[in-house]
Amino acid sequence: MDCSTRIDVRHTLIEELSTSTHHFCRLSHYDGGVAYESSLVNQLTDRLIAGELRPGARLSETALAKEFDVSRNTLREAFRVLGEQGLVNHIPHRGVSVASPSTADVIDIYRVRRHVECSVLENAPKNHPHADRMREAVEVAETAAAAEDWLLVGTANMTFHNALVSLSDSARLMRTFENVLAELRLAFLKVEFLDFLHAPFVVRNQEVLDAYLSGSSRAAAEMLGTYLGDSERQVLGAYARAGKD
Amino acid sequence: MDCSTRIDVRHTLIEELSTSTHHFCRLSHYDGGVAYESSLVNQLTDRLIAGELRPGARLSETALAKEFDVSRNTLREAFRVLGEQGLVNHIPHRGVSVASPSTADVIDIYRVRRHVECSVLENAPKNHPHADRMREAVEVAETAAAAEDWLLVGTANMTFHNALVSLSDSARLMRTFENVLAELRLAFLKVEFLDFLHAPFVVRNQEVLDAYLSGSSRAAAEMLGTYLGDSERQVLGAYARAGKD
DNA sequence: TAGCATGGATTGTTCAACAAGAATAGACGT
DNA sequence: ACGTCTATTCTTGTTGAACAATCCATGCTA
Repeated sequence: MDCSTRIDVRHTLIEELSTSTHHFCRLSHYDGGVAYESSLVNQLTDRLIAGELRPGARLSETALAKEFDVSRNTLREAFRVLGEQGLVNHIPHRGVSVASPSTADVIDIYRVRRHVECSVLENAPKNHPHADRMREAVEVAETAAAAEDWLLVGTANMTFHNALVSLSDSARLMRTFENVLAELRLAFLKVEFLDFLHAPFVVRNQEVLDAYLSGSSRAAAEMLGTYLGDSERQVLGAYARAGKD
Repeated sequence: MDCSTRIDVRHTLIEELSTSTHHFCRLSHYDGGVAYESSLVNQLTDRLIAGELRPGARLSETALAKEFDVSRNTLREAFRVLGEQGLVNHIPHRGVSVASPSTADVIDIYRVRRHVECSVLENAPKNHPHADRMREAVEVAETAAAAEDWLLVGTANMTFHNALVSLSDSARLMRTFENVLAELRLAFLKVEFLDFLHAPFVVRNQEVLDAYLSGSSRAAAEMLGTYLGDSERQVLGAYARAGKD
């Protein structure tokens, strides 16, 4: 998963939903191919999601500034953005560290997922254009699972759920959801979670999608609810086995 | 509505929900009575919500830095936080301006409100402790309406909906919702909205609460849904009358 | 009038410096 | 040995100045 791919997963859908210039900066704000401050945020996000900066790791301002070849002040601005997104934890006079979601955080994250995803799916219009993206994601996941490319399965799974939330046609809901999913990714990294654990859920994505497409949104939302409950249990189980909290 | 009151409305509930130290900085991060960087964010937020910095107004770095007696760099850090919260719009090389929600933004905000509030209410446990806060908010709103204190009615209304979302027991959902409500406040300010327009909704808050307390969460959620639809129409109508978009 | 150049203003970014709080190590006493 | 206190050291918080990059408005030219 190279950089551009990840950015695509995380930012493509929301761009299309954005009608006003409101969060223009946050989106792909390139000017003649040169990215501004958001470039630094994206670089940091990439490394966070890739697991190069492990959850809980302290991020030294001087060290990171040197590494990314920016000044401390510029880096601090990026830290504020990441802090607001929940990817890093900032404690005054103690610096920032990579967010290390606790058990309570995981539970909280899944609460958000249940409320947002289920509500969006239940109230989604009958033939939303983005349903195609969901189907595509399912297909990609299936072929990837057949080829045992678990990394691709994981990203396809993320794409599926992002596409699902995009059925709401709400840029803000998408943004919130993306931040939450990014946090969840850190939770995965924390317990050495491997992407192949996404595999059992490929078929359930399929089932949820079919239920929605057949017009029974309510049933689809309920299936998704139990789906998320199972997923949550799996993560919490991994936490317990790893002795994390 | 003085500063401490507003902070109370915006941050008290979420503090209680926050079990981990994750977003500790964002919360009331005081140390011996001295607030750090978040103090500046709070000051700016206060002035934004109070309407002293009108929606759409450009925020000059040098001018604001002098006004708040901080350096440009420190101010820029605060800008990044506010930008991520949606209160401020940042366009590279053109500076920051107070968010000025468009019609599309208002629609988007109400989409979030419907998904979040309705889902939370429908799935709220039967006797959630925070239901008391909802009742208190309703009572405050009623007495304030009788006294024709429309400002207080408006804040009580915000308190009601914040308390409602807190039924989810999710700190992240609360944070998102607070940001969205703050943005909606800017939309109100944009069209010279006066808080007395909240008044007709006092009784409907009461009805929604009663439905929930009587155990019919589904009915309560549906009432809330139509409630929000009416509220949205009201705001959009004001936008149309004011010729805004 | 349309297009273009120029100058002024603002933002983006860096650097060096110092203040302030936190963490570490060592001295001290029990 | 253990805990406590202090002093040193490190990191972060914040500032001011400086310069580059970009935008904007003005006026010029065709």
